[in-house]
Amino acid sequence: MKKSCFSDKSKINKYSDLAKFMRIIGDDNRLRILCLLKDGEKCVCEIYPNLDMAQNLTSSHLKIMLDFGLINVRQEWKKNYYSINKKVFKKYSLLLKNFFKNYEK
Amino acid sequence: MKKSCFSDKSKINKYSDLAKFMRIIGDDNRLRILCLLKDGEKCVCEIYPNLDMAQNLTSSHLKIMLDFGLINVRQEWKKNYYSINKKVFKKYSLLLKNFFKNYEK
DNA sequence: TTCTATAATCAATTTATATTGATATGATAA
DNA sequence: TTATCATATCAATATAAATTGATTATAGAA
Repeated sequence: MKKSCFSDKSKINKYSDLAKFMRIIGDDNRLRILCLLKDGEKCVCEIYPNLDMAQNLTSSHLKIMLDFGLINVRQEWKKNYYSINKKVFKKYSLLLKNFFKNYEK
Repeated sequence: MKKSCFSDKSKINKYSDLAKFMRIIGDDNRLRILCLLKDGEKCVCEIYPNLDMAQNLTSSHLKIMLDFGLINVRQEWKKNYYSINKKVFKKYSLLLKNFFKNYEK
C-alpha cells in the first residue's frame, strides 16, 4: 500500500504548505488583485478603485498575500507599490504542476 | 488600463470558479485524500484508517469534493468506492496552468 | 429477526476568515 | 500649523468551514 501521501513527514509538510497557498489564492478578491499585478507593479490607490473594493479591505488582502510572501512592496513617497514575487509564484506553480501532472492530457 | 481581470463578466466567473476549486483542494485532509485516490479507486473503509481520520470526517470531506464534481462514487455491496474525476481534474489543471503560465521558468 | 459492517447525515461546537467602520500614521503641500 | 492624501491597523461583526458526537440507513450474515 502506497504510504507517501500521509506517513512521510516531509510530504505532509509539503501538502500542508501547498494547501495553505491554495487557501491564500482561493479567494475571488485576491485572485483579481493578482491578476492586476501580473500586469505590473501597482499602488493601492490604483488597485482598489479598479476592483471596486474598499481601501482597507484591499490593504488587508494585500497584507495576507504579503505575509505569505506571494507579493512584494516598495514604498515611494506616500505610495506603496505592490508586485508579484516571481520566485514564490514559480515555486507553487511547479508544485501544482507536479500535483496535476498526470491529468493534463 | 487593462480591465480584463474584473470588468469582463465571463472572466470574473472564471476566476470565482477557480477560486472555489482552490478552496476545495486547499485543505490538508482533502489533499491527502486526493493523493490516495490518485493511486486508484478506494472505499471509505480504506481511506480513513490510513489517514488517521474519523470515518464521518472522511465522509464529509468526500462529500464536499463529490458535490464539486472533483471525484466520483461507485457503490458495490455495502461499500462506496471513490475515484478521481479525471475530466474535472484536467479542466482545473489547465486553468491553473494558464494562470501561472508566465511564472514557470 | 437480530447483529454487524459500512457509510451518511444531523446538530452542536469550534475555529478561521472576510468585511466594515472608525481611527491612526506619516508624508507632503498650503 | 493645518489640511489632505495614501495607507495601515484595530475592534467589531458577519460569514463560512472544520470537527466532533450521536444517530440513522442499509445490506448482508448469523
